[in-house]
Amino acid sequence: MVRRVPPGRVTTYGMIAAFIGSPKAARMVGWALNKSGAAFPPVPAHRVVNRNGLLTGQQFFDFPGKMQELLLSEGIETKGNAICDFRDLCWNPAEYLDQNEFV
DNA sequence: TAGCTGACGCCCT
DNA sequence: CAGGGCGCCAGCT
Repeated sequence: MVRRVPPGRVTTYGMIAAFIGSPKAARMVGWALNKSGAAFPPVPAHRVVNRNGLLTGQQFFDFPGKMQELLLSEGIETKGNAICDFRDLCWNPAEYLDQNEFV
């Protein structure tokens, strides 16, 4: 699912969990992303943030600042560990994806 | 087996 | 506006 997030947009752990059908299992999304480091095709984990637009997973990237770097390369600006225009950049899977693709 | 720990989120003090 | 409890559940002591 994370691979479907368009470049230049971001989504949240909670939205993914909700779309899957387990709104309260957002932690599992993070757990999965943690394991997705060496996955192929690559998973754009930098496009997933928490519900406040905070880059809570930045410590799990190669080096400090990598996540911001990846986001900036797609035109997404960050302030500290937060996404600047999170409200506008937030991409809700439920609006674009078909449930049936993920059963 | 029991307990702990998360890249979370919601609800209640 | 902080801080704490709880659900979630895979995987590791």
